[in-house]
Amino acid sequence: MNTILNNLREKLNNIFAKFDIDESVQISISKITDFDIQINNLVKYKNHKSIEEIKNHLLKELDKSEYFSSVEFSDKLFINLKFNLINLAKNIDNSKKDFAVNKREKLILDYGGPNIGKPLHVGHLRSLNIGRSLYNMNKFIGNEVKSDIHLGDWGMPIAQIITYIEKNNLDIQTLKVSDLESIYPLSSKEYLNDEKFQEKAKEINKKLNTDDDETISKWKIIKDVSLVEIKKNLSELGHSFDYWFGESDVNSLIPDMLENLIEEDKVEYDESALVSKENIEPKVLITKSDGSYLYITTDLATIIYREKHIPFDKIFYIVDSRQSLHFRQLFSSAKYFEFNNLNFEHVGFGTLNDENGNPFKTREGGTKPLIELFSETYKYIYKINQNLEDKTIKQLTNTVLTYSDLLTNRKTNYKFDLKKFTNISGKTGIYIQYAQVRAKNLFQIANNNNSLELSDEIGNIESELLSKIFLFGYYLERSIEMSEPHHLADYLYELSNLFNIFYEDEKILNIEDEKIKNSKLYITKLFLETCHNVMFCLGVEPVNEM
RNA sequence: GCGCCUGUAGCUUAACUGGAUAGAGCAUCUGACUUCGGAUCAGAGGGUUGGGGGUUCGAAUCCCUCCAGGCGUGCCA
Repeated sequence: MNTILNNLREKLNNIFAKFDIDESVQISISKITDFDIQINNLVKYKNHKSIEEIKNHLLKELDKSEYFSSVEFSDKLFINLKFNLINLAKNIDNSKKDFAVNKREKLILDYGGPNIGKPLHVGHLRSLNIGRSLYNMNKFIGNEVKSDIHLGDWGMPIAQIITYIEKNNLDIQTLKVSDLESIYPLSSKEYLNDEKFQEKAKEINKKLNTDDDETISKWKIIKDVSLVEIKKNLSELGHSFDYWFGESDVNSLIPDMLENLIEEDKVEYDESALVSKENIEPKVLITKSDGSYLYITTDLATIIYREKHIPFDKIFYIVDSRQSLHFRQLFSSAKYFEFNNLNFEHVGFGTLNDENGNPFKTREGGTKPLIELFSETYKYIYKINQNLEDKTIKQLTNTVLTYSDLLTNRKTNYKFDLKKFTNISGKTGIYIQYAQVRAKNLFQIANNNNSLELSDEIGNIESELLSKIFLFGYYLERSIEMSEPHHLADYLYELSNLFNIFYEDEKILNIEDEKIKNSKLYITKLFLETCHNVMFCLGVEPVNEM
């Protein structure tokens, strides 16, 4: 489809250019029921002196295309196009080859970002889901993608934990994750309330930064213990990463980086903190007044690290929108400091709130661990169907946790709603799984995989379903271009819905006319393949039973 | 104070970035040969797109203003 859309755009753009119309063709979904796609550019050129000639050129070009069976110019000059489904079916099966990019790009996706010592909590869900989806979509079209989890494994929080352990004489050798998880909130609380504790923690933070052996070995134990748990949870949730780099990995680059910046006169001291000399408001603080590092210090070093070790064309940061100022400063500073590669995008998403729109907190005051949400959803599904394999229930659980999350535009504020995540009727992960299970079963029973062909006579619901199937590329393109998986998520519902209607319309296996039956099975097959590709792009695994 | 963002049906939301009659799901009500798997399908009601003004062929979308809310803002990440 992308090849088709791109082809169409290219040809029509040439015609536009011939008549000095300086804009590119915009293709969108048709709002007229009898048509599939529409082009709106011409509407504003109604009074163009050569409008008739432009129309003729366009019409001639569109008539030539084997992928459209009819073309219509409305009064207002909307151009409506109807698919030639037979010809499309001959050439398109919605597999990777139909969407492969001409030039592969090297992309880094920075998402997840768990902190050592803390369990994954519901606030990590969006970053993980969106990140994985962007990863898979780009993989699907052939880009070279690498994911980096970007661990929060350095700095003050870790120093606080070590301080707490030392102060209370805890045995670090026998430290368990559960201990760590209870220490974390206690230590940060003491840091805020106890001046002595604070001083000690700062001292330890300094020891970390100067590679003090004893402190480093403590840090290692904490990191190892915590990482085992994080990896276990992530794998349960169906996430994997190419790189597990953290803030600690870039720490050693910072002194040189700062030295260079000072030498190049890009930064200056202000109240003994390093501040960028870039002329923007607010000023960008690069280090604290005691010389220790900030969020942006490590993030800048991370860019340097990645340029060295993971060459990239672009980095995506999939992080909460509240941090947009940080990323604006980061990107702008990287440019001002003349780092080489300057292609960055902050893929932000709404703030995590509870059902009432207040900042999310559990009764105990913390955030809900992600794995708790997983097991609650698991139990809920198990109750409905106890005959399913454990593997299937887990797949369904992850489908629910992924699909309901991706369905909403990432920019809107994020209401964490348990009902929404466990809901199994309507536009949900359960619904889309059910549709493809039905299709799969149909095939098993039909037991006829060969010689399937689309018949010349296509009924209404069949052509509606086919049109939708051939629009996959359109939604894929949109989702990738805007880093917004919700277009594909919604498309998957529409696709599944049309399939269910098609399925209920007539019992396919009872059809006596082999030609028609095969044609319907052909459509089913096309649906199934498309559906699975969309699911891959969203990070959802199709189940085999329900 | 300054900056950024949001406001669409009772609820959750979509709208191809300025295009045709604002489209869905939930909830509510009504209905479907007891099935190639009913976790489905068909139908109904529900909208002054927060209010007001402007820009133009055309506005949920752009501009102004007011209202309501959220977030961020030099030593957390």
